[in-house]
Amino acid sequence: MDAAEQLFARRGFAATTIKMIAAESGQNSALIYYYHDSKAALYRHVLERVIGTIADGARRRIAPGSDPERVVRGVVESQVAVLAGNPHLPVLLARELIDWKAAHAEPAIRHLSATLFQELTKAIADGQATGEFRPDIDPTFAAISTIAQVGYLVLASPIAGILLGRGLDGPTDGDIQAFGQHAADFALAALRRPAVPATRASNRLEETTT
Amino acid sequence: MDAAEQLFARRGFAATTIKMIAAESGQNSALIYYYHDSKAALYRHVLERVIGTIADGARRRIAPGSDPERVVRGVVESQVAVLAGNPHLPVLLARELIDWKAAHAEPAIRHLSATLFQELTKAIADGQATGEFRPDIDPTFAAISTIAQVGYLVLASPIAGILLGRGLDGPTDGDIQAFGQHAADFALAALRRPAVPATRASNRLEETTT
DNA sequence: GTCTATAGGCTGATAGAC
DNA sequence: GTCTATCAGCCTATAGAC
Repeated sequence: MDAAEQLFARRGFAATTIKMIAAESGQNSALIYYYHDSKAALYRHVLERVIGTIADGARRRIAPGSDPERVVRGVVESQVAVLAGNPHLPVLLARELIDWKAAHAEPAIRHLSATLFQELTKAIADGQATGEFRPDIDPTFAAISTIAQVGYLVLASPIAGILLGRGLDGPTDGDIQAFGQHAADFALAALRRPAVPATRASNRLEETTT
Repeated sequence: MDAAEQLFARRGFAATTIKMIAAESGQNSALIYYYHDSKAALYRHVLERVIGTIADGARRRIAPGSDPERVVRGVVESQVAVLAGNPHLPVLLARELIDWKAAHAEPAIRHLSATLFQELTKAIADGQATGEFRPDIDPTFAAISTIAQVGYLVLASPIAGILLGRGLDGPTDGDIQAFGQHAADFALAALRRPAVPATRASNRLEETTT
């Protein structure tokens, strides 16, 4: 499974052969068919295992019910932590997105969407309700913008690498950590209601929203 | 070439066969080898053609030297326009990123980085110099956050589709247009210096930066 | 459970007629 | 330029010895 995960991530499903996996793991290729029905089944097993670690990591890191700002930071930090802890997770997930339109990952994505993402969206809406965040932003779009930053950095890692002067190998771990910090700050700077000078118009708005 | 572009985008390099391309384009498979040296060469030609359209689209849309806010909007709008105009561009590019670490696209990416991206970064730095933008954000990171939003929406399109309630087929064209508008607003909201109430401290800061 | 051997099919690429 | 025919090699998957 480890060998398969590595190879599927590095070369993709179609370009990885059963014999490669056997060689990489020092086993016989026929043995793989003793444990898995087919190459496709092996791939499903690998993917399910990897997705399990995302779900675990995400679940453990979000303290629900805390204030909006902490939720935003928590989500971005959990992205960074999960991605940093599983080196070929982003590649494997990216391949799944593109090769199968995430068909195998759909249940997991829907679950993350229904929990983590909804919580982020709700935190943003809550922040708007209390007047902490500006009201003129769609909470769903804002949540996507928030997670998109770190997501793009790892999905488009060769591009990000060039933009950061690191070359095609992509950002370093340090870059990702630093960018994660920035991403949370950036999202919160966009969300926070600007401290407008006290005019009548803004006062009226303040009263209706608090 | 059109058939090859479509198939390479839909199924990937390894999973696309020369005979598939021949069948799709109503030609003989041997004829492909008359025009292209190998499958890999055909892929390179397809990719070069596609990348040309990105470069063209980007070049035509950015008015250099305009004010920082216009540059930010222009970059995001050009992303949306190029992606909307070329349906399988994001998929093909995503596959190139992941299958070859963008090795074939490197010159184009470096060029876009040296022109478009540097211009965006410079516009942000300029905005900071004039006091229009807050100074406590790294311009390079801010530029990545800006382009990451629409980039993520199309690269992780099945995820974005689920988050937006559209399913695995991803966001609609309308979604991408609307999100592009939001993305520019979101980035500018993050960048703009908050209009702090006039205290002595903020006045002092104002005087040193303008 | 682990191995060897191999079937059966598809692939990229070429030779050569027209 | 376009076609048919075909090769040599690699692939997934299985049969069967141990």
